[in-house]
Amino acid sequence: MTRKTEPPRRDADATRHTILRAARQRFAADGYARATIRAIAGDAGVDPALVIRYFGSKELLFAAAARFDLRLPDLAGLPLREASRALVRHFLVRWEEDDTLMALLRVASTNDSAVAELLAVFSGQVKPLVQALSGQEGREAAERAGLVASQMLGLALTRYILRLPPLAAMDHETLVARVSPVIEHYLRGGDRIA
Amino acid sequence: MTRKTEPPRRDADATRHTILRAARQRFAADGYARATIRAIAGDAGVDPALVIRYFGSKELLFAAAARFDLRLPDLAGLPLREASRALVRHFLVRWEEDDTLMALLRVASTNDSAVAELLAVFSGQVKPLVQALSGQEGREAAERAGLVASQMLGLALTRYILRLPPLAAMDHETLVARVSPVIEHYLRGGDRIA
DNA sequence: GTCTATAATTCGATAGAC
DNA sequence: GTCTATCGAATTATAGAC
Repeated sequence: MTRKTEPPRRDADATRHTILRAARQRFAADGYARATIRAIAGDAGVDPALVIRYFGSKELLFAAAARFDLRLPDLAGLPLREASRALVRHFLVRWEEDDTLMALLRVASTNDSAVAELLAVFSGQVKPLVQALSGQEGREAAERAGLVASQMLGLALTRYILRLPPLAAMDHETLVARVSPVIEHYLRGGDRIA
Repeated sequence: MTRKTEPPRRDADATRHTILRAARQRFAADGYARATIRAIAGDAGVDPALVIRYFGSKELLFAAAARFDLRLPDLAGLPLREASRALVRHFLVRWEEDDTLMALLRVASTNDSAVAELLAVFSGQVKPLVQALSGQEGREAAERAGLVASQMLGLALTRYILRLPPLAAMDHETLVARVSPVIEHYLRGGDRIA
């Protein structure tokens, strides 16, 4: 029935996904201001006006492109040492296979919606895992989760954005070996490293 | 002798410093793109054209405003535990008393000259201190210094830029107690925390 | 559903008067 | 040494044809 005369009917949903994909790449590579709608549309092979028509504004486009799921595995049963190693390794892999985290961290310096999404990932994904692993709740669990986030995001910042030479050159296993004891320390709590 | 007829002679050097001060604040608060020359000039109480005349371009203005000295104290003689505590405390104080680090970290996401300045601070100030404290040289010292930087910058990122609630709420002494064992761990090297 | 054309801002930078 | 006026470029966003 719904078959009137629709002239150039290409798949609208596929176009949306192509735009979102290009947007993530551009935001990740250039930050918010320098990632122009023109450039994003060019990468996606569509007209710039289409981008506005689909997403309303540049701000809304970013919000749509920067939704993120850490996809944390269930580590509830593991000893803290193994869980910490898995956590660092998972974070490195997840970062490198998906542009979204890079886009979020880059744009967070200038755009409040990126900050809000990062805070949501922290509260909804990182904090619950830390609660489960540490057996703590409330302020204590929140502080431990915050410290874990400070080290993981600091690692991403220095390795992938600043490209600090020694960190950019280290391989995954070396990083896991060096950093995971720190994560374990934060999960255990207290002031000493045991 | 040099006393021709100079009409509105206010102090040019003071004007330069006023502009630099306003620039640091704006870059720190808004990032590079949103910190417009017009806004900086407005804060400094001067004409926008003067800013260009004095510094040549926005890019050169940023370079001039974002020069940074960590002013690290000499910790060479201290035991690692005390040196680590002093390091974390000094970093927190230095961050909060000077807008320059905030400007550098914010702008680093989009501007290569900010990254270059941060890398220079790392190579010229952090790495030498880590060498002296750890007694290491070459790649080993560089990696340890890089890991120290990852935790310190991650702390700044999550506390001052993202304002992650638990981290933003913690006071200096609590942060020193929680984080300094990590710095000590990185300074000592190895994979375990002793 | 897609594209052309353009409106409406905003900003960096310049020229020149005072 | 400082300010007025403005240029030229780039951008987001809209209106409307096809």
